[in-house]
Amino acid sequence: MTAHIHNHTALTKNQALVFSELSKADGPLSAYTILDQLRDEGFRAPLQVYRALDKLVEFGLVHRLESLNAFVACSHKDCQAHSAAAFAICEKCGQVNEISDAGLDDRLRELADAAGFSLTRSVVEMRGLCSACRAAA
Amino acid sequence: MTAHIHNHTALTKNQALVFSELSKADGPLSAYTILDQLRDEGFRAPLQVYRALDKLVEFGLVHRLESLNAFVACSHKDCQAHSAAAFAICEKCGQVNEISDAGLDDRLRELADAAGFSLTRSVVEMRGLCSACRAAA
DNA sequence: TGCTGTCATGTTATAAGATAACATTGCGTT
DNA sequence: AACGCAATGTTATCTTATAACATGACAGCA
Repeated sequence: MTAHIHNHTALTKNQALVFSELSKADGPLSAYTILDQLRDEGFRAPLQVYRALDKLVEFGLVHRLESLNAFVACSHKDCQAHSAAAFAICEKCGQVNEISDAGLDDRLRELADAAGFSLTRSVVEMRGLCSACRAAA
Repeated sequence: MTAHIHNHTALTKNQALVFSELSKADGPLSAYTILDQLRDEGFRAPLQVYRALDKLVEFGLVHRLESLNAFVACSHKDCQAHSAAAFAICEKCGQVNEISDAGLDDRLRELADAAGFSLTRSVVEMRGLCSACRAAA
């Protein structure tokens, strides 16, 4: 079995700092929130955050939530060639649940194929109420 | 059969102008692009565009593409309770293909149900190359 | 007629998100 | 030492979106 290597190279200082903030957070963070939280560590400008985020996303360690303009740490503990992720975003508490589903991936690929579309990346974000907030309502 | 009414009330002047621009365009437009195109019609500020867009999206006449921060006219000609739309966005030519698929909707709803998530809206955007651009490559 | 509520509109300013352009530093290789 | 390269730092600017407040248009009604 072919290993899927995330940590091909170790993270740089800035990448590690940004990833650490995202890992600690219990929900998505905007680039500017991360920047503010890393002022003490010497961060001064947005680019320091965006550059780290670009790499982390490229490595698959972080996901960008397009409908929130925010970022979350990937919830997969270990290295794995996980399928394109879908996200359930609670509009009440902000919690995000990362979901991997082969059936969904298959359907998206079928739709793409049917349209002659060469699919490279899918954005799937569900909005609504998580089970906890729904129960509280 | 219950009628699904889009034009419950006619569009206001600004809404009609914004919708007209989006309908004429052959791809998604940003709010600021629309603003520039409507300067001649008297538009001066972003809010005039955003307010119109909010309503048009609410009416279902326009879709917002989250991964592009842009807007497209709904491709459905007539009134219909179309399912949540998915979009195939070509990264080469910028063309957007709106897709409605019950199978996809079902799968998303199943995933939501399985997680106890109360789904109100789905964002599905596929990125890649359209058939034309793929052929040209 | 004049009052009142409501919705659309107009205007200025500012917040929030993202990138361009360029300088500098650190480090391994030759 | 000299070079190349990737990461980092810094300033300025661009794009996207909204807050706050003022005005206008019009319908319903006393």
